[in-house]
Amino acid sequence: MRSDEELSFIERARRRQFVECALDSLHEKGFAGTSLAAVAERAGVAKSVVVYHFGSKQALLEAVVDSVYAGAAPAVLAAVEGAGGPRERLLAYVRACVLFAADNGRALAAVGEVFRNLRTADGGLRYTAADSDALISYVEGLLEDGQDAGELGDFHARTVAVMIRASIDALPGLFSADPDLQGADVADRMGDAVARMTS
Amino acid sequence: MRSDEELSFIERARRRQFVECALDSLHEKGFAGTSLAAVAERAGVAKSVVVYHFGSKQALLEAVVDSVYAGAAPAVLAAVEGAGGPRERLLAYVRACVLFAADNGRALAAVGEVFRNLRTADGGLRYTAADSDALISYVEGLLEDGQDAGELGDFHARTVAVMIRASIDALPGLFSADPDLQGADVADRMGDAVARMTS
Amino acid sequence: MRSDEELSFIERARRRQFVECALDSLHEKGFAGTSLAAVAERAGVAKSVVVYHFGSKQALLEAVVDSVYAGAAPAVLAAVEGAGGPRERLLAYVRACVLFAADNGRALAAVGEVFRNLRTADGGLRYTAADSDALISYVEGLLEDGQDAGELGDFHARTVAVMIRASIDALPGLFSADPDLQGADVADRMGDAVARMTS
Amino acid sequence: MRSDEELSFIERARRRQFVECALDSLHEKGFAGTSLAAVAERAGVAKSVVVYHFGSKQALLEAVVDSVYAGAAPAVLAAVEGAGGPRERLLAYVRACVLFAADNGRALAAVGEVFRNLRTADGGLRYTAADSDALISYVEGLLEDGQDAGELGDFHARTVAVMIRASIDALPGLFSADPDLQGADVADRMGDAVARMTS
DNA sequence: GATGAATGAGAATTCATTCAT
DNA sequence: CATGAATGAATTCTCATTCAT
Repeated sequence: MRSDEELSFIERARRRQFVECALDSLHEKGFAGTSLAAVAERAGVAKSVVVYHFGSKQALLEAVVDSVYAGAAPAVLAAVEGAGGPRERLLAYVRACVLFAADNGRALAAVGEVFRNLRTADGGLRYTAADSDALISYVEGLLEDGQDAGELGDFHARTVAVMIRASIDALPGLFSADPDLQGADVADRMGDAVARMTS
Repeated sequence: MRSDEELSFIERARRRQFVECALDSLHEKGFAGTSLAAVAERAGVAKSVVVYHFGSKQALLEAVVDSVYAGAAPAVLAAVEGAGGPRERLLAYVRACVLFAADNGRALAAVGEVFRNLRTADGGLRYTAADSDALISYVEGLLEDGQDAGELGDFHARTVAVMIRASIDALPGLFSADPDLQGADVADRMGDAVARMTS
Repeated sequence: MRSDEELSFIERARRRQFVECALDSLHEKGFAGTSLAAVAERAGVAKSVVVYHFGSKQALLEAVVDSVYAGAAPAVLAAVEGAGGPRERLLAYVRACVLFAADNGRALAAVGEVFRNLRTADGGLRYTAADSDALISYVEGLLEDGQDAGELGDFHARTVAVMIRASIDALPGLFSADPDLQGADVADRMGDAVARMTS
Repeated sequence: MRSDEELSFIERARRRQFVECALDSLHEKGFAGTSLAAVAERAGVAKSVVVYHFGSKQALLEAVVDSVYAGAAPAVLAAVEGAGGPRERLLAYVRACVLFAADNGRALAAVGEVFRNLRTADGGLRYTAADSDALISYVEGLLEDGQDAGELGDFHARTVAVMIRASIDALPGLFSADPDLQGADVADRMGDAVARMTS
């Protein structure tokens, strides 16, 4: 519907509230359990209010995805930018992803639900392989930079990129399975594993 | 409903047919697109026939999971058993998983849909963290065996096990994204990466 | 959905019943007042039963149109075929239409509602100008035959055809406004008017 | 709400604007497609503004009907008044109606939508047979005047009046089906047909 | 074994209307 | 005057399940 800048402060707050409720529902009840009625109930409003603010369920779920990515991307990119050489940039990327996942497991799990299940009216997936491909390719780029610079070993960059992204995507499950797990510890261990794999 | 041994030959064939149809539908239309009506249509029978044979939709989907695992487990276990030392066993495991995924991407994708989406009547996931935990722990065991035997390096076994399993679970998407990909090539590359990571 | 011949006797009877209920509702409550719920209530069944038998509301309403036309067309065409020359055929057509309308005002009114209001998913009218054009053109053909044969005067055939069809379409309103009106009388009077107009 | 005289100039202009938008929507999207939201969007205001000015959707649609009739009636009546004898008055009426329809097809189509579909809260039609009866009776009066004066033939006046009104009501469809059609030509042809029918 | 029929709960969405500001 | 927000009823449609035959 309307672009973000046109929205009033109040409107933005309301949307944020519903996005939050949708996020909770996605996390607890999964994609199928996240009906407009479920979201509305969490927010304590009528179903039609949610539709009023987003226009459709699809738009609400896309807003969920956008809101999480809007939070994740800057943190991760900042960490990468701040790192020294290619090798350090790769490890900074992994570390930043792990730390973000440690603090935002709920949000990432919710986004995963939407990614895997949201379909457009024509029956196709809303978020396709191309979307996750972009993430893989970014990592692949980091790896190739390191290889070109001679800092990383001779491995198949795309395969390793796939493995790294798969590992990152598995983090929400890891953290939710063991709530005592410390993000910093996991970051150390996963960083170590990535370092070994790419040396 | 009835346990497997009580079923007649015809009955088993009928169930296999419906499981196959459900599998196709899960792969093509996803979890939400796989209604009993959709499965029945693929099989050319009435919805009620499917219910008759499985008792419920949930039972049908559990049968899908079971049937795929019944095919995968022996192949993988046989490969592991046939390998020499701990390190070889680990690599044989990875290799067998990759080769199985190369040939059974459709089935694994279907099982993934069920795993991530099937929920019991109370709203909880039918397949919980405990289920995937078993797979992780198996890999963790292989890793620890290798470390105990001095064949593998000093890394955090559970973390690496999680990464290996996550990489394996990502294989269906990898193969479906690029149909030209050769299983043996991927097995080599991923085996190489695992070898590096665990040395 | 399925073509007419594949339907069982029972199924056809059920469909006829729902078509009849829809027809009543269209007549009494108009197009907007004819929801699936309204039709189902008249039939004493759940809404979903109606959907079960027709697949969609659109299909139900198309069945209403078809059923009325299936009744009207043979009667009218038979009358036309049975008449002598072109002039007699035209008058037989008008007469047959009036008599049919006298007995089937309710049905024709219902069809009119559907014709004017039913829209397809894309927002366009389901029954377009082309559909009523066919009826007009048929009358135009009768008129031209008469003119070619020298039995009818020199008038603008299409304009007169439009007027005749418009007059016929107005019949349901005429009969429902005055229930004492006799079909035969109206047929005589309208036949007389058409005869004058075309001499 | 308030009667027409109490309205300020600005208020009347606002109402005219919304009536115009409703008219466009009725013409393009039909009765069902003409929601308050649709009208408001065309006017570039919020739904509630429309309600504010008319009090209800029903009042808006009645205003549409009134506005069109306010434009049509004077033109037609003036033409009739200006004609010589009864026969000329009848033909002047037909001619004026055709010419008005040629220039105002959109408006007449819109009014037709409202006439046929607008229903009061109790489910009954807002505009009943009585409303169209008035129009028919007016024509019937013209015909009877002509018969009494010996200028017109011996036909059933009411029946012919119904046919003439039906023909006039069909004009919007005629003109919209063929945009090249000239009002004057149609007026000639329909006038000719009416003359024949009433001689 | 198999099936057509029926059901009721629940899905997303639309809409006229109300109201506080 | 104008409006954004909210509401609840109603809409079509989907679906897993039950049941009599």
